[in-house]
Amino acid sequence: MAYRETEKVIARKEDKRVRLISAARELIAEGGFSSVQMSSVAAAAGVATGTVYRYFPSKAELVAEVFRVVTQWEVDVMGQVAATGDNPRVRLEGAIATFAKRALMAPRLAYALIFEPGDPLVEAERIVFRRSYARIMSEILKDGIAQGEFISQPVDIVANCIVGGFAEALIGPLAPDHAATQSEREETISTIVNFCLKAVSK
Amino acid sequence: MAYRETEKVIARKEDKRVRLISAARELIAEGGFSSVQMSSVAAAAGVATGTVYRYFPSKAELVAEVFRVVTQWEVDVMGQVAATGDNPRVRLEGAIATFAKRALMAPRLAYALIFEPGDPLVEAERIVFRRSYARIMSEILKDGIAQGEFISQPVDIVANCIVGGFAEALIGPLAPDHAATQSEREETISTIVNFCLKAVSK
DNA sequence: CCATAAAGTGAATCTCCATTCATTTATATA
DNA sequence: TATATAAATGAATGGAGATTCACTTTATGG
Repeated sequence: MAYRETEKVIARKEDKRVRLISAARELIAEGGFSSVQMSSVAAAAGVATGTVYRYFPSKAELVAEVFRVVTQWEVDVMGQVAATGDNPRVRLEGAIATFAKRALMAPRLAYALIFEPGDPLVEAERIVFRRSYARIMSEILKDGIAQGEFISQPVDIVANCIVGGFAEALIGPLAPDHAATQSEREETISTIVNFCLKAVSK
Repeated sequence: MAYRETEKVIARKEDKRVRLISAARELIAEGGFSSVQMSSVAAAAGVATGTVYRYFPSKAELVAEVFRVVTQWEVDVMGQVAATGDNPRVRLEGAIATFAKRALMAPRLAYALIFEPGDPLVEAERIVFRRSYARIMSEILKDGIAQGEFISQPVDIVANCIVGGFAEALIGPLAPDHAATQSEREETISTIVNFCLKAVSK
């Protein structure tokens, strides 16, 4: 036997895989899905174009994997925050504030994940992602209704209204440039929170 | 002089132009911007591919023109409804119901116009379109605040929340299939209306 | 019917990328 | 060091689709 995969090689491959995903994520964060070109991803990761295909069978799979990795992380973070504390109002506020803080770090990326159509593999992941967000919101709403804090409404529909509302107000085409001032950002976030709380409260 | 453009020719050209725009709109309504191919547009309009270029200098201009025509019409309709009546609650409800009725006729088209990224010409039109919607909402909100019906809030931000919320709930990726049942559709619309009214009311 | 000008045509061209693959380089064991 | 195997390379290939243009058809007025 003259060759076997060693730890070192496995680690280096894993590292390269991560680099490729990061490079692709960075490109999406700059210009959405259409900015992802296999040659650009390769260049950004410091490898040759062909190498990308040793890690991902196609561009569609690469983009879907980026989508999966990024959204799973976001859902985990949001889930943690939304499960913290007993008061559903506080939890709702926390969820929105968390989304805001994170989405505004990379608004174009957030927009792509939430709204930008992509190939079928991406669309399938999007459904998973969106359902996760909707689930988190619905849980808060259900608890709030059970505790008598929130008015009884169809939680699935209301969850969509809330997610759509804050996403639009934060990263939609008319959203103010949040790179600008801290105070403007805070006004936006608190207005959104108040809007949502008022809409669901008893 | 052996040739001059006659009424007949002008009319036929205008008709062809309209056909091309309709064909392109139809394609967007089926699969979004990426479904627009110059050869498909030509085929759908019953002309040769080259003919499209006698009416529009490029695909980008054609799509932008479709965007302009469709959204101007939608904004006009919405503006009419939103200006009808004195009671801001009724006007808000009317605006949302109108959007719902129209968007659900062609959900994929509505999604493209509102959310789907496109080339720079389209993005420029989108800003115009979205500002028009936001303006209509803001007017209702301002009147409501002035009349003491609505709570005082930053109307621009709230307008975005409302537009994002109802768009998401009606045509977002998790929106129920409204081709299904009339009653489900009505439940969705009334839930959204209640949500928005509650959020803005005093 | 003829001459002129525009409208219409669609195959050929051009561009952009995803994907492939013959070749080179690196790693592991004997 | 020599051999075996895998990883990496990047130029070449292939396909999709936007755009062009030499040619054909249609309309107009004399």
